[in-house]
Amino acid sequence: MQMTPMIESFVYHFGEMGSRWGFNRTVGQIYALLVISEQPLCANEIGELLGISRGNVSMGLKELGSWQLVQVSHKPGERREFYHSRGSIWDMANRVFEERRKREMDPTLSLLRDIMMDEAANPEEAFAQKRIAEIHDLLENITEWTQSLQSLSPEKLNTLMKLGSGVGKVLEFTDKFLGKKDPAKEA
Amino acid sequence: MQMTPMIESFVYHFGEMGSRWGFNRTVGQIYALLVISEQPLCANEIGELLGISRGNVSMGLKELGSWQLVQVSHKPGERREFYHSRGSIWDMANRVFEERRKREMDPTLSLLRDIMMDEAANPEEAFAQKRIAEIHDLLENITEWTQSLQSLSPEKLNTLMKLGSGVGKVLEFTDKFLGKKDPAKEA
DNA sequence: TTATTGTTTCAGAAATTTCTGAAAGTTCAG
DNA sequence: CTGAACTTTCAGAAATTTCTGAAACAATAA
Repeated sequence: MQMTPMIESFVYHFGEMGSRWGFNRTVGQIYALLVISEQPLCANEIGELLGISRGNVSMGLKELGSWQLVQVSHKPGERREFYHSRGSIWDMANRVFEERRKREMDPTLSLLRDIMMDEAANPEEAFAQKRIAEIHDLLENITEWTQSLQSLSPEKLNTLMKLGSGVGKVLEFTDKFLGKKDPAKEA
Repeated sequence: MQMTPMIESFVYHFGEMGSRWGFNRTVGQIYALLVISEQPLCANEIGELLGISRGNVSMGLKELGSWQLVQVSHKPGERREFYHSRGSIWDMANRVFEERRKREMDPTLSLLRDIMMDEAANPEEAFAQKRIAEIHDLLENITEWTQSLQSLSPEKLNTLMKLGSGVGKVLEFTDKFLGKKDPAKEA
């Protein structure tokens, strides 16, 4: 593996975006490298290519491991470990969504639920609770929905995405055929 | 407005989640406060309730303004400005999605497009370009799709969300009736 | 105009996050 | 067991982000 200007710009960009995607610069760079490298890379090589310390590489790989985004492999007769990005592009996207849901939604949902259980001590709290319940319901809907989308096959998801806002048409169409089983009025 | 334990826990939680949602602690706290307060609050009151400096409040409100998440109002005969969260829960969610798309997706899409235009200088770059093209296409699909979802009415979106993975059934169903007009093959 | 009441800006302080590198840990061949 | 090759950990250093508070700015009333 060699750092060419093209590869550098990709890797560094992922480093910079990293923080927006929920991991730090190094983690982003390491991942970018593993994704575009045809061959698996060893920790040492990663450190050299990126100009970062060995310890930092180790921590970055650990983090990527917790996201289940890397695969470790071995070459026959070699002791060191080689790392590679794991799964298809769809798998990656799924992992990232899932991980972010865990970090960004779940803790909030759980807190909001707790607050909803409390008794409101005064009118201000009562108002707050109403707002909190609205937020909770919305987040819960989004969470459940994205989860169920993730269980669809990539092909179905693709169909759905290609529909775009045309999905509105499909819904009307569905409503007509299902008649009283209007899904919007259930739940 | 008074800080009760319930309100505190909500506000502080939003502060902590802030960084995961793309803004800093103070911004998260301020927003939480504005959302659950029935009355609009002035900058001073916000600072006092949260125990943060006046300057910090001003910067936080500016940031929220750039996200179009606050509304400024005035009381008759008062010179100072009162702030309030803006729009419905759906509007908020939309704003947050949109803002994040701008920050997290658009710059990456643009970089990937540029790289795809370049000539690959060697087989390594050729492989990298293939991966980059895959990523680009996926991100572009997701971006376009979420954009088109945002243009649906809250009611339609709700219907869609309630369908959950049942959307798979609807797609099959649609395919059958539309026959050759397979939506997956259009676009 | 000046005084008053408010908001914004921004340099430096404080807090937080990330990174380094040396030491400790692990694994395995001999 | 010992030593070589590799990985992980973690205390403190470096970099980055956030926050403060004083000064500058704005709007209005008198």
